Amino acid sequence: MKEELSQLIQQALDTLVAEGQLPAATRPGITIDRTRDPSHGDLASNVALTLAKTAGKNPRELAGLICAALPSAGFVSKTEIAGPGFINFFLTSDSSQAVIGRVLAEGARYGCSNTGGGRKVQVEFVSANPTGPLHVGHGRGAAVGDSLCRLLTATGWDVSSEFYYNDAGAQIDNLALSVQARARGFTPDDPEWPDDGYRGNYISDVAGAYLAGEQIDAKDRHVAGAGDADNLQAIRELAVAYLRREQDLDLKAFAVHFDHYFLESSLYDSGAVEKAVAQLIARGHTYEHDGALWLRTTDFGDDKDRVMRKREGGYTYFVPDIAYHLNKWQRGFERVINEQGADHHSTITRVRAGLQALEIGIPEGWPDYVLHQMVTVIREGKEVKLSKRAGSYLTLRDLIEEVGCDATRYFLVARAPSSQLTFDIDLALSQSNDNPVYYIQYAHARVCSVLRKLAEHGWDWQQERGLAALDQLQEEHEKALLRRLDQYPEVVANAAAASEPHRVANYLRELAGEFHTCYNAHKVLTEDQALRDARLALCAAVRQVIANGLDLLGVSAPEAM
RNA sequence: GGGGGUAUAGCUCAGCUGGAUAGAGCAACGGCCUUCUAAGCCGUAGGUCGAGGGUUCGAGUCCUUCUGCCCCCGCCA
Repeated sequence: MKEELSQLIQQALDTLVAEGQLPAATRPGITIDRTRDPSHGDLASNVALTLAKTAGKNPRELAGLICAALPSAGFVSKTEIAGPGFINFFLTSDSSQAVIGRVLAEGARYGCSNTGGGRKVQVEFVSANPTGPLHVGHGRGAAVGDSLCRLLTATGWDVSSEFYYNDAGAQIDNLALSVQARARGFTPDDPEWPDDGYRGNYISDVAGAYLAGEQIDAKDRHVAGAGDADNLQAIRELAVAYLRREQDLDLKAFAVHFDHYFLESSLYDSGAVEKAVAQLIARGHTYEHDGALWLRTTDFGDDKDRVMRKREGGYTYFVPDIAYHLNKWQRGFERVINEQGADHHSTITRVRAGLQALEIGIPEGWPDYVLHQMVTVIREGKEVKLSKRAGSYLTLRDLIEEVGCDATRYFLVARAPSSQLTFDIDLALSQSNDNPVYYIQYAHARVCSVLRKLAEHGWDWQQERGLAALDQLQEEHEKALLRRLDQYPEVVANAAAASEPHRVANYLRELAGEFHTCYNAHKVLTEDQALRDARLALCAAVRQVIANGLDLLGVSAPEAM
């Protein structure tokens, strides 16, 4: 509709140019916006304002000329010039009400589009080290990343979700040493405790399982505890399997699914790391200094060069990262989005620099990143410091068990990723009934309830009859809902384009609020059949859009509460 | 010192990529259940959009300077 309107305006401008009322060179980008205030109509254009200067006319006069030259359109009932020179368009009732037919016809597909055109995109998120259970920060990454996948799927992308599994490197050695120390009966406060060892209580659980010879079955590995506290390699294998299993359970409880798990160790096994290093050397972007091998990342926008191979021989973490992203590129992902915590921000420049230095035609800004800011957890008014090493720990699973999966996901996805998030446990616990997610779910359940109640009155509802009676919807509350429903596809498209799932959450809150208002003001199950049929159609459409939106957030839409 | 993020109601946060009178939820106060679920609705109160400058018809939104807070700047990941 915006498209058609903007074409009509363009025709009007052409007419004015032909008549000599406007200079010929004016070719503005015509923008049509939704109005915020219903008294301003449904759609508005600022074209007269943007054009006034070059036209040498005052905006209101110009708006009048444009309106006069505007071809008539079936879906516009009235145009008005308002404020400093806006042209407001009022839609006919028919065209406003038509959204209900679209929602009911498209069902779960309403709001979907095909901007992705079936192109491949990979979304990598969570990618937590297997050195402890997932915490709230990982939860935010999981909620945002998973919702992003759903948004991209809804906008026509061929999405592949991936978890990079960091099962090699120094932090795994540290994990093994920590478990070994526990197996030997030491505690973090003993002098024998390894420097920077992981102090959390879960390390004891791992050690206990190892000593007891427990069988650990994770998704991709099955290991039995060897029981020998001197066998560091066996400890390492059990510990990784144990924590992998824990993370599997965390993600399952959070209803987050990954298409692929990618093992860092596979990059070493396959020789991909060595190959990438050789390529970087061959391209002449490296040098030896102080016994280490350096990558000249300053050639690609970094503020200093970075060590690739340490003096003692091992690679720094960003080298396998480069090999990993090279692998993504080779798998054909022309678009990759990495969702990570903002504390990993500094890796972006390095990874991109490394990929440029390979000189194989990877675009400069590849891959994309979505960074979420830190999550602060508050309990009893005080900040809970989260530190794996210190052992002060609030796991994601604790939170899910206490607050519920739906509420936890909603809280973590309902804010802009770029905004710091305060998760108040007491609020989430003690006032769980006031969680905004229930407000939205309740709107969905209410519609379901009305439809159940219908039968008790001995009435029925048929979609065709409802659609035929839509002209009954004349209340302002109903019109507001129609406008809101019509907006949904744009919200989805914009949320996907901006990688900001929270926009869907905000929208749903608005929609649910307007529904509750309308529901309280106007009885759905009235004796007047035509009115009843029309309102039921509206309710059914609201229910559908809430269900669609909640699904994008990974939150359930219950039929009763 | 350098880079990134951020600053909007007492608190937690929105603000649709520059539009018309800045919004919601908690918290406070006052109303609405013999009627489709009160996990709801209606009303009152609450603001120098951190500060200064700039861009233009128009700025919470864009550019700049400053200030506060968060995160990075490792031969840790």
